[in-house]
Amino acid sequence: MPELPEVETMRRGIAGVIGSQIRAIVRPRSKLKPIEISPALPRFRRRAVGRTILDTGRVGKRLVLQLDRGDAIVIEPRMTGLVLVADPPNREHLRLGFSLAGGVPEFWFWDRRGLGSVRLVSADEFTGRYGPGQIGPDALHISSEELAARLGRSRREIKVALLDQKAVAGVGNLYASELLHRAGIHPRRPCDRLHGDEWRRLQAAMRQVLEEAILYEGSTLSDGTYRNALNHSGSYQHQHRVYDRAGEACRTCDGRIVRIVQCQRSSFFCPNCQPLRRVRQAKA
DNA sequence: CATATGTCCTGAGAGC
DNA sequence: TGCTCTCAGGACATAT
Repeated sequence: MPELPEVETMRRGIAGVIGSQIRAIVRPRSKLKPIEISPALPRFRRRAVGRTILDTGRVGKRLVLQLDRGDAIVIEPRMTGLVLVADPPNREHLRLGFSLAGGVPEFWFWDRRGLGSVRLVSADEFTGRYGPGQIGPDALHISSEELAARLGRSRREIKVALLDQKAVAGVGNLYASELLHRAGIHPRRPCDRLHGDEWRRLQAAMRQVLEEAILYEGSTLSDGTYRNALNHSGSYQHQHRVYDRAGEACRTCDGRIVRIVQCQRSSFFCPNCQPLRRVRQAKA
């Protein structure tokens, strides 16, 4: 489930490739269904080999390798994709290898479930697919005013709306629960019933939780899938307040964490820290 | 237009 | 032990 902190950790983990020229693109033979590579591999190779990686970036949950001449390679890990410079968890799920000139180690896209994708796009295609019209502002940098402007008239429940990448980019199922707990907001609160102080709390909690999770190099859940570029586990899972903790004690109060389902996805919250009705602060 | 639902994929774990 | 079933949740296509 790589979300913003995990993809940002991947990006930092492959910073060493900046300035290198791509020498070859390798797809290991496999009996698994191949991941989506676009354009198809022969054309992908012709356009990528010999090109220089000028920079790395991130658009929400996607990793970007900026090439010369305006092209970019966009890696979308989705559920179980990883970018690795070290030995992978196994070899069966290696999907695409990038070998580099100049003695720089190769790096790999590894994906157990194979829902991820790798695309090479022109500058125009990049804007069309990943520009402001398609993907909302980054969750780390959005202001509370913009967050409120983009979601405040929606009738959706706030937990569901936070997953909408057109509204705000980078928040996924895990961090949505965590940041709502930090903000003290119930996941079922309709967006259009949230008040100004709550949007401010939400934005602050979002930035704090995501920044902390980056410092801890993301969350590796019990299935162990997520690893950083060196194939090491993240450690933010030890800081989780609610995610995957149903029935356990809240670490902030005496309450018990509850699991509910919203849009076929699990949400976790503390009914005590996150009341369904807004609690008005008493005036001083 | 906004919102809701179904689909893709693999492997882990439960139940028998 | 080995089978079947359910579940996990990214983004997107399609339906309402």
